[in-house]
This record gives sequence, C-alpha cells and structure tokens, in this order.
Amino acid sequence: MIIGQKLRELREEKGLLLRQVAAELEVDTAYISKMERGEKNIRKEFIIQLASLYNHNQDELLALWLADKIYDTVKDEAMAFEAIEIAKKYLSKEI
Amino acid sequence: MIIGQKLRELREEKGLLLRQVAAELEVDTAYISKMERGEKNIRKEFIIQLASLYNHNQDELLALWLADKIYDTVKDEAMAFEAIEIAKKYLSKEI
DNA sequence: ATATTTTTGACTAAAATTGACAAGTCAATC
DNA sequence: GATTGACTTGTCAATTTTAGTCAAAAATAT
Repeated sequence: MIIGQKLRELREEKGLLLRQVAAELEVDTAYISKMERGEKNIRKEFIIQLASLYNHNQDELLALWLADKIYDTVKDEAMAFEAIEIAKKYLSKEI
Repeated sequence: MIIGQKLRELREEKGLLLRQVAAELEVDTAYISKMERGEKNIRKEFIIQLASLYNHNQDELLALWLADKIYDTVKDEAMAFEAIEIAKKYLSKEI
C-alpha cells in the first residue's frame, strides 16, 4: 500500500534498480517488486534495512509500515473508527 | 483480550455454560474457553452469533473485537500511536 | 467424595506466507 | 524488427500459522 509506494519513491530517488536492492536484502528481484506494489507483506527487518540503504528516517518508515497493517485489518469494517479509538485507549493505559 | 472478558461476562450474566455456548456455535467447549481467555482468535462470525445469543449490541462487540485485533498488531511497536493516526487518515480519505 | 465445569497441552488438517524461479511484458536502442 | 535491460506476473515448494479437537488435569460446586 502506502509503504510500498514510499519505498519505490525512495529507491527511484536513489536511482537504484530492483536488482540492486534485491541483492542488498538478499532476496529475489521479483520479491522487491511485489513488496513495492503491495502484493506481499514486508518484514519489519526489511524496512529497517531499507531505511538504512535509502538513508531515510527509520521511524517514519516503520510508522507507515505499521499504519498499512492497521489499515489492512480495519479497512472493510464498519466499526473501524470506533475500534481505533478503543485500541488507542488500551494503548495509552498500557493494558 | 478485552473482547474475551466481555464475552465471558455476558455468558455468565446469562448463566450459560461453556458447553452450551459451544453447542450453539458448533465448536468444542475448550475452544470457547480459549476464546474467552484470549488464547485464540475469534472469528467475526462467532461474534455475530454471540451478540445474538447474548442479546447484546452487535456493533459494540464488533468494535471491541476489532479493537483487540488492532491492539494486537501495534502493542509492541514503538510507532504505534503515529501509525494509528496515519491509518485513521487513510481511512477517512477512503484510500 | 464425586460430579460438573473449566483449563491445559498436545496434536493435526487446513490455510496462509515466504520467497524462488521462469516466463512474460514493455520501452528503449541498435 | 531484434536485442537488451528493467520490471511484472504466475506458479510452486517449503515453511509457518491458525483453527479447532481430544483427552487429561485442575478447579469448583454439591
């Protein structure tokens, strides 16, 4: 989703090829392509490596990555907003 | 987590046994026990059936159920709050 | 004590995920 | 129009995760 787009932007800014990024992460080129297009989940570890490779703020990327996961779990749910508020409440109380 | 507790409360209010609820959902008794104690995920379909069985507001239960899922995906993440805000933004823009 | 309810742990079938590989498309260039 | 390079797509094997059962153990009530 959004993290994928962002990763593609960053890669293109750096002028890197899928192949080069793939070599860095030690995975197949096709796999990077799929991550960038949101066809595959991205492992947290990869985000960290990519933040470093692209010289980009790691926390920002991790936030986007996590936001995508949240979005994915709520997107088709009628109670999405209510649930988010409840989850936030749990979270601030460190349940 | 929280949805489990709530389901247990509701069941006890109605004076139903695990066995009886299990029969209603057509699953094993142990499974209900595990759902109520947050040891197993609960299928959305079960929440709907239980709302009806317990005569309780379905949307409220679904919101709790979804909140738990959100909480679960963010609970160990440093960027949890930021991610939630981003996800909310996506959601309100219906991306 | 014993009968009933709930919990626990081990287990398995099914489903989802990871990631590779091969073949395909698409542009640009020769 | 053939070739080359970058990316995409489909399929697949291997691994991991999940759903739910069963039997035994623990807890609770009678």
